[in-house]
Amino acid sequence: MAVTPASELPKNFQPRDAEDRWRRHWEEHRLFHADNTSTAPAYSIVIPPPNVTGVLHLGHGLVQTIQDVLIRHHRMLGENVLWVPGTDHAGIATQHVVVEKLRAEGRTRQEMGREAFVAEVWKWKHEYHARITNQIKLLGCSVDWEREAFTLDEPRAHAVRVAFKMLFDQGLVYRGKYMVNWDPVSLTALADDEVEYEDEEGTLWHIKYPFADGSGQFAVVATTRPETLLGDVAVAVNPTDERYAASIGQMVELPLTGRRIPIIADDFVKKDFGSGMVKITPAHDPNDFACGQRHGLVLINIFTDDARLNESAPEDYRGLDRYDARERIVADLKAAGLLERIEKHPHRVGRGYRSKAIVEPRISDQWFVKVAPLAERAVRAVRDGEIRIAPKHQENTFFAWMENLRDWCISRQLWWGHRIPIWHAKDGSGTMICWDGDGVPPEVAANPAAWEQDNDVLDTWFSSGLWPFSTMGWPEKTADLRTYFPTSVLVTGHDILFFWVARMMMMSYGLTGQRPFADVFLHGLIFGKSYYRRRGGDMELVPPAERMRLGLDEMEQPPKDMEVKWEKMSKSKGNVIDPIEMFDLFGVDSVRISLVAYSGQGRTIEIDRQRISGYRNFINKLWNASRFVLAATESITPEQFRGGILAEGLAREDRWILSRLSECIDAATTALSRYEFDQYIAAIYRFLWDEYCDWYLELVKGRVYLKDGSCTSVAAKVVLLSVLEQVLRLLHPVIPFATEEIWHLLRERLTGAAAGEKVPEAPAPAEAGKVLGFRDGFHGISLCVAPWPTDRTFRDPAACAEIDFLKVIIGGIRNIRGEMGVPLEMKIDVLAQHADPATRSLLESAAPQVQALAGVAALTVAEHHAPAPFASTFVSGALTLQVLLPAALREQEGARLSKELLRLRKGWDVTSAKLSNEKFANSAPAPVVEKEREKLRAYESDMAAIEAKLQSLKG
RNA sequence: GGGCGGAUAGCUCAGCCGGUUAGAGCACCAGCCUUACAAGCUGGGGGUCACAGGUUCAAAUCCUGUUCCGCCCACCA
Repeated sequence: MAVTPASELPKNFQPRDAEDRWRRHWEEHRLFHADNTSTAPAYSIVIPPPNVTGVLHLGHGLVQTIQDVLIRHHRMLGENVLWVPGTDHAGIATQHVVVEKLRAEGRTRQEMGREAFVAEVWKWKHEYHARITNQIKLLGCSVDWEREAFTLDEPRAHAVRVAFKMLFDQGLVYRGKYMVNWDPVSLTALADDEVEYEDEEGTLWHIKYPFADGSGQFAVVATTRPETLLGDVAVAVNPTDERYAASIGQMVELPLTGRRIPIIADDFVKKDFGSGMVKITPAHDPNDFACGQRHGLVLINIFTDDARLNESAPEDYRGLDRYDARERIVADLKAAGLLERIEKHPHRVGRGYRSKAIVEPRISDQWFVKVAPLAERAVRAVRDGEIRIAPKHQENTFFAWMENLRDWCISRQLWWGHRIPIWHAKDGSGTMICWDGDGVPPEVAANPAAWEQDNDVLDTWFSSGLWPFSTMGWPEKTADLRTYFPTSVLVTGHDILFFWVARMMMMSYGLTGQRPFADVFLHGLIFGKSYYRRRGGDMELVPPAERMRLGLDEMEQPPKDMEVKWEKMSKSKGNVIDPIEMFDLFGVDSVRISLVAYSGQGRTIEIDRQRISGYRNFINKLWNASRFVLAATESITPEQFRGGILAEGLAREDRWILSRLSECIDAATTALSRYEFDQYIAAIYRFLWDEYCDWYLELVKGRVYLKDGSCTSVAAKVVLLSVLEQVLRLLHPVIPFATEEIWHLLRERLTGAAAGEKVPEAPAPAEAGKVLGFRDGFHGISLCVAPWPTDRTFRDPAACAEIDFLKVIIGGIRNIRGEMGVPLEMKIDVLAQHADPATRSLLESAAPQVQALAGVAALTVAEHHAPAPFASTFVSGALTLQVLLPAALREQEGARLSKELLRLRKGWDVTSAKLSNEKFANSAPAPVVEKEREKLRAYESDMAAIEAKLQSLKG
């Protein structure tokens, strides 16, 4: 590729073309492939595997970009970096999608049979797998695709079986009867955290159970689920409840069933709720189950799998759906005069997170992991700092949760997943074989008819719990496992701290004895803008279609009758931002940097397209600064540049920008090491835009335009290039495409090498002392593998002070221009006076820059100037500027000075009040007091000067 | 009910191991197509840092309480 002349580069950065080109370049050169024989310090991350049939959303964009920033940063630090990609089979979610698809085709999984259904899901998986992985590639993630894993592929299946058997043999996996959240639509048990609760307006029925002694008295119980009374086995009261002390041990008639049940005493009953009497249905309520266990009560399951009444119910009700049964039962109770009253009762209803069906608490045989011993180890790891959680406050949430865990139900009545590696003897003896090998255990092979494999599959989180080491080849002792495990950091949303992060910790300690990762970084959740219209007192969501029709997303402010609310993104709210669409509009880099810049720790991330376009502008700024630098430095030879920055020829602005660059490198590096991504971006953003572009480029233009090849001109160009090249390296982790594009333009220019070609490392500084640090990174074939800038300590306070002074002067003149409305084409003369000769010579030497930046015709510097006939005055300490202006502006100048005086007086008041407080002078540290005195003096002299000017204006 | 977090400019946020006239981006106003950039440049307006107390010479920053908002966990039969 020939070197493109800077004049031919487009005025705006074109992301699309650059993205494709560099993605290919990285792939061709296998830059993201990890070498497990490397001796460099290892740095590894496993990706939180997205659902294999999922579609990329901004949440993925965020979590993947954060990881990519870390990975790219550490790769540039020269570490042995591995980022493992992969996808999750996502049991319920995926099965649900395929079931729905089949339903649309008029088919059901039951009629297909297990094998055919699972084959169908695999087909589906293959089809959609490419979609999500391509989207991760689009994002520019520097993962090692040669190590891609899937939670249900053969190596992971092997790991799952081995893990299950290890836990089984240790007695940490067991089978038991347990109250589970039964989803009657998905026909599976759900883990507690797969149930979503919502407040709903329910009904509380107060039902009378007649005492069996024929006294005509009733025990009144209240329930939100009257149909469950068919499974009641007792009525409970609190043992300290005096009202019912005499009833304990008596029997009551259970309506509609002809059964008699006892009244028992149990602490869990609240005396002040309802009548203080509770019906006990151990098979259909968690509390009742626990109570039943305590009292040795029987379990009566009254439901079928799809929540119809079963044969345990009286004949009249059998086969009825639970809600039809409810109506019938309520009606029958009413008819029997056993319904005392009905009241409205707000309560929380649990629904399956996929099917949205109301879950039915139910007793069934399930597999469990005994978590107590595993949790204890994980908690200790966090307490001892063996695993660090950022942000820190999440640790408390973690502890609170870990310390009251129930055993983890790991069986799911699904077909899509890791089938439980247990074979049951069909003889009813309860004999089980746990087998972690391929195929079937030998006993089963010998006599297949006598055995039956457990029908259930494992909870998805069981296999993802092994992810940090199953991806490395565990249980085999692979080179990857030795080199990259434990991993360095786990990045994920705080919403799955418990689902996933805690389980990885437990599994890792339980199975490998090691921590799964050293750090956990939990990012916030992404919120989008929803629009609501005020309707009377209510707020009504503006539906997505209307939102689009009105073009609300393009508006700066919502229409008057609407309000914006930031909410978790969801399709139905219409507040979803599609990352792919954003890629098209603004480029991948803009999306990446926006997400990372807003990912302040531990909160929601509220994002809309205006933010993204703001960062697109930033990238464009970088692009245009680069165009300028390329054009301005065409005369620079590779030798001149690669020799490093010579102290000779450096001007004060060069030393200043290098000093500021060094501080920026330090700030960016520190921020990254602390996961403070917003700080990382802010530091570079500020530096590039506010210092490099706004000041440095402008300050050196004069020297750059010198065509004489002088030492000062060369120095300016070398510094321009060097600073830009290092900024590109600093920004590369977050905007890899744009920086790679520009970096190669520079590299070709300055080394003559094409993108894939290697070049020698920049020569080491020949004359120490005459050459500053800041060597270039062009010896790599890609910015991905260029070294991270290391010059963090170069400081030049004198140059910084001088530039700050020039900024004050230029700012002062510009302020006058702006306030007085002097147009830029009108060049003005300025008289500067300063008592200090050194400052005067600084001013004289900087005169061309002041003239250029402030639109000044002549800058005359003297120890003292006589007052001009008319001038606008700027005062700062020993400096006075008179900006010569037409006398017509006299009145305006008066107003301007009065405003300035007011501002100064406000400052003076505050400072003088502080100083006149004796206690302040006595107690505050001397430097603080001295600083205040200094401030006061400055106010006073500035005020005096301005007052004098005001007087002379009047006179 | 328990826990965690938040309240700073119109919006989104930074500052918070106490000490500048409280900052940024976007939005707003005025003027500029100044040969890197109008996706830009220059200037400007805008905040009693939720409220009430307290500690301190000094509080956006530390402590207590109140109000409101968000999230997580448990759960009311």
